[in-house]
Amino acid sequence: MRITTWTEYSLIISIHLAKRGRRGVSPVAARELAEVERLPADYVEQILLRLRRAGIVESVRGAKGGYFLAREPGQITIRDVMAASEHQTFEMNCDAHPIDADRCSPGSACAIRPVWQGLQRRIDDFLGSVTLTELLRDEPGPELVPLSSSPASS
Amino acid sequence: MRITTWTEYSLIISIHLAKRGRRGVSPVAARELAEVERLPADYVEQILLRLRRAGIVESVRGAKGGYFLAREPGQITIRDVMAASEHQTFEMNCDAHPIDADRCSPGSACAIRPVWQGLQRRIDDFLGSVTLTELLRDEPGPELVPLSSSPASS
DNA sequence: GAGAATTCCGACCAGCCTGGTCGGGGAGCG
DNA sequence: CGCTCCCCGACCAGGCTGGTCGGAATTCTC
Repeated sequence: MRITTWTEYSLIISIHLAKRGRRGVSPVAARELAEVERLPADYVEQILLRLRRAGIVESVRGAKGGYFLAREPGQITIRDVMAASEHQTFEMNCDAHPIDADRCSPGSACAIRPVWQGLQRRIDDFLGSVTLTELLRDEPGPELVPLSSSPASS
Repeated sequence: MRITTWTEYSLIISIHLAKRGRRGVSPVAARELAEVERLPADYVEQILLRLRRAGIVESVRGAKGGYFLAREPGQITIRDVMAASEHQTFEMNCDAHPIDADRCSPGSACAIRPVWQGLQRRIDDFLGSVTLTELLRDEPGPELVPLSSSPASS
């Protein structure tokens, strides 16, 4: 059981966007975001697409366009981000990959299903309890991640 | 994030073995187990191999050989079974699939890592709290799963 | 209006993992 | 000694992950 890069990158992108403000500020272009975070540009674009479709991010088209967070960081949970990038948080294989019709049908007495249901609840509860605001605290401030022009010794 | 058949089958197999006694009773052959549970025989054999190496199951070689549970059902948790069949319960991608050296190295300030660590703990705690005994309760009794000789109308 | 910047979106692709299968070796019972 | 059954590594097809590509649509700037 593991987390894919879809979710991992989605979080990085969301945090990045959260560090900029929202709405008022000029939106961030996908390419620029990818460059700063050192992630594959085309891939970032795909991910932003999913985030937008899930309503986590909003976009401005055309030149000078880009993306910004659709809601307050405190209103976006890890669960939201993960559900947007992957299709769900925890996939119940009873539904998605049933091994046997009469074993996995909702009516049959399967001793294992309650375990996965319980696990799913724990996972969703936990991921749903952490918002982007919490993550922002542990991030190095924006001054440590120079955008483009900094008086470095280059 | 999902559970693979390795774990799912491992659980089915473990429950099956738990329903028979241990030690005293004659061991169950892999082929027979597979037939009763309607699982691919060769695959079941592979899984039993992993379970044995993890010390969850013991084997008797030669004719009339087979497998039985190595410990009391109450001493075997879902976490044990899952760790045996997959290599772990929840794979921390910071370690297994780091996306970036200075982002994911244990020293660097990564805001995301604590989330995965927290998630891992929840998962392990929960899976470690459920034993085979709990699962046995919800199973149909052995009389509903005839072994080989039943007065059927065949 | 031309051109540039940028989002939108589906199609494509290589490599890895999952879910098995196969074939042959021992080991022990009868 | 022959049959049953565990042991074990190798193999393999299909699907998913992690990206890439190419082009259309939209908007800003000049």
